[in-house]
Amino acid sequence: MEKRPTMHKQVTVADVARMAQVSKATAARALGDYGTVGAEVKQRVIEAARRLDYRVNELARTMATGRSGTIGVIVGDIENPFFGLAVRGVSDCAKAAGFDVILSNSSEDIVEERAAVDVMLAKGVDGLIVAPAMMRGTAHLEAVLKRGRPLVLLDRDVPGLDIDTALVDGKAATKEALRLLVEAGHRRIGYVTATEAPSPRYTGLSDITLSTVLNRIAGFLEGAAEAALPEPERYIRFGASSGVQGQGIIGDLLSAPDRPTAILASDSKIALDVMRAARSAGLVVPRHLSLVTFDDADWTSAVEPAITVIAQPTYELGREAARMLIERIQGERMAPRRCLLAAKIIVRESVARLEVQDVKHEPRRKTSPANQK
Amino acid sequence: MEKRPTMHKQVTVADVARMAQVSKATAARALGDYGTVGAEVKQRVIEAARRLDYRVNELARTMATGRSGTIGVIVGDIENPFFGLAVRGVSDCAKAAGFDVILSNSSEDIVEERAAVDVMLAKGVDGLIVAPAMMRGTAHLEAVLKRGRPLVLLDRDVPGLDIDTALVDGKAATKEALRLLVEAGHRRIGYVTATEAPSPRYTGLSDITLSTVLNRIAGFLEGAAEAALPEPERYIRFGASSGVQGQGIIGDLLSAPDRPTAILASDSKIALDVMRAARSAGLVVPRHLSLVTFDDADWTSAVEPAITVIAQPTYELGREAARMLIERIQGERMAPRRCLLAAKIIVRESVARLEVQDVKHEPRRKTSPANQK
DNA sequence: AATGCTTGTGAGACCGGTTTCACTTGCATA
DNA sequence: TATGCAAGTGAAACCGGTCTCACAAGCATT
Repeated sequence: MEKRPTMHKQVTVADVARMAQVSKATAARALGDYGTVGAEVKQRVIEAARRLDYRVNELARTMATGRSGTIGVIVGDIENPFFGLAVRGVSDCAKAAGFDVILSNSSEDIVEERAAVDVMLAKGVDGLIVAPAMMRGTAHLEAVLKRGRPLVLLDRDVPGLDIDTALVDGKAATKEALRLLVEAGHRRIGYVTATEAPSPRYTGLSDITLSTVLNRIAGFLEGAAEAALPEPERYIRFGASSGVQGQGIIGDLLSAPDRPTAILASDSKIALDVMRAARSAGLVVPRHLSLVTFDDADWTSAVEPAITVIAQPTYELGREAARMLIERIQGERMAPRRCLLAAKIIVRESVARLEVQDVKHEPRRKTSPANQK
Repeated sequence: MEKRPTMHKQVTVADVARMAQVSKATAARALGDYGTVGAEVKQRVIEAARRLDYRVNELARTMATGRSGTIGVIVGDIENPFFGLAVRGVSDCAKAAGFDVILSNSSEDIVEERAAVDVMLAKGVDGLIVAPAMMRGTAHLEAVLKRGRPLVLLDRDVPGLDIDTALVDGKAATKEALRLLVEAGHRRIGYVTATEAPSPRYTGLSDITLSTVLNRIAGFLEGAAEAALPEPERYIRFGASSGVQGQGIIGDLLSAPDRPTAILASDSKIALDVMRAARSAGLVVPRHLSLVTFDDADWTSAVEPAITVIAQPTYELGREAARMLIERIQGERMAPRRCLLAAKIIVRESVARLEVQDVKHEPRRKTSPANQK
């Protein structure tokens, strides 16, 4: 009669079957809602399960059926609001279809990504959604397919990997943003990204390891050529991740004598770093420096001045990736699809016409000479 | 000889054993690094596994051992940077100890939370970290313990649930922030939170369903009493979540004739909403309105003016929760602990002395009378 | 009355690991 | 020489479900 607090054993179908006085098979049928069970017996089993507080063991079910009802998502950085929103798109779509989502961070590191893929496969996910950290060295992704699990790429393309992919048209978006700046009279326009490259400077398209960056830079250069901007690649910067190093790269760019008059930031974190650097250089946005950034982060519309952004359909991106994956999981056979979503520019207040801008502004005007190095 | 592309079957220990010409048991021992295996045999098995590209099936292993090496985390809103950072604290700590993390959103809904708990238990997590959506109706959490799985509460307390908990001292932090504002001369100070309550107005501590909010409000009222502020509860607002409704609540608060001269925002999203509302009311921060917010979000230090914040040790909060949970999983027996971390105020530029502020400022000064309703 | 079909049920194999137990062998000890 | 012990190995049980198959009962058809 006494209740031991260390009753760790869980209730199984066998227990339920015993109480309902039926076989294990019948009890499982009644609870799992498959096969055929008599109405009266079914009632008895369900009642017994309720009394015992029975819960299925999903692991055992997965073992037996081969289906886990779980999809795995691997992104570079969950804290990045871009991926946060994309993951919500995935989750909402997956949940609606009865799937659970498990999430992993690769820290934009291909080794961690490989490990994460292994773990997820070992845990028996039905399919994977990956934002690959690199365009090359993706043998581990091919291995997923070879193991018979569907895979969908999120936001980033891998040339040569012919599978479903959900992408944003970054090339068109960048060209459009560039046109906006050019039409405002800007000729020296910077492009700043956190992605690492052999050098902080532009050294050629072939040194870029991420399709997103590649497309945007291509769009940037193409747009610059059409507008006949001189040496557009001079103002491209890589590796401007948060931290001292990234801050230095941006700071140097903004303090050069022929500094750009406008910056295109590749994500909202970079935009913040640009704003910090501008501030410590004594530059006011948009009076001395125009700014456009990828991603409509929440703060961009609340600050003064509100920031003009390239709003990517991030939530939809995740949703479409999940939709495609689930179709594959459910056995649809069809040619690989690529879902290319358009970004939209939201004009706010961070871009000024060049003739209004105070380009020759002396940096650190507010600081006294004594404080200047 | 031909390679069929639909070879979905995975390689098992039995396959490896066959190739290495040993029993399944011995192969498993060699691969799993347990029991005793002869050196030469072990080599042979490992070589066979390599040649077959064998990977363990974690599910089968979990079934057999009862340990999954996975901990579950359930938070209200992954997109909230607060939880994002806390989850990273959990992940880093868990990864270092060899655990995987699976993540779920409750959308601050107790029903979804219950479902998420069930799913995670069914998936066989070794333990759970939960930021409960409510202080009451937490039978599902007790059920976790009854099933023999350790549970740690993150950021939010549940009275009567005597288990390990990682908390921030919100009461002390709120009092300190309030003192900061009082010392700057403010007497009408608002507290705005996203948490839902029966009414947007303060109706008593017993109507608050979240321990975090309860502690902060208690600190707020206590500090206000010590400073002899008149009717401090008049400026408390609940349910100021993002969206039209929340915006309305904040807008009303700021447009009242005796509006507060300073606002304490309970998270960084609310702070943005306050800034939007202030802006559309024609109030400039901090000239017309001082602002302090919980959480040192990335944008708070980059904007103009930089925002004074209450920096919570969010990452550490997650890390400590994970540390405590893993100790329990590894069998430590000890009395429930509560880890109470201190928050720290970072003074920046969003608080002005009251005598400098332009309190009698006429709202919407910039708007022409024709545009006014 | 014999046949076929449908429905309900139970026994037992199966998923892919781990773990217990029994057994063999080699070597040291008494 | 007999005994004890440790190391190495294989057979089979086990985890908790699903699913196949065999079989029985009930009913309709011929």
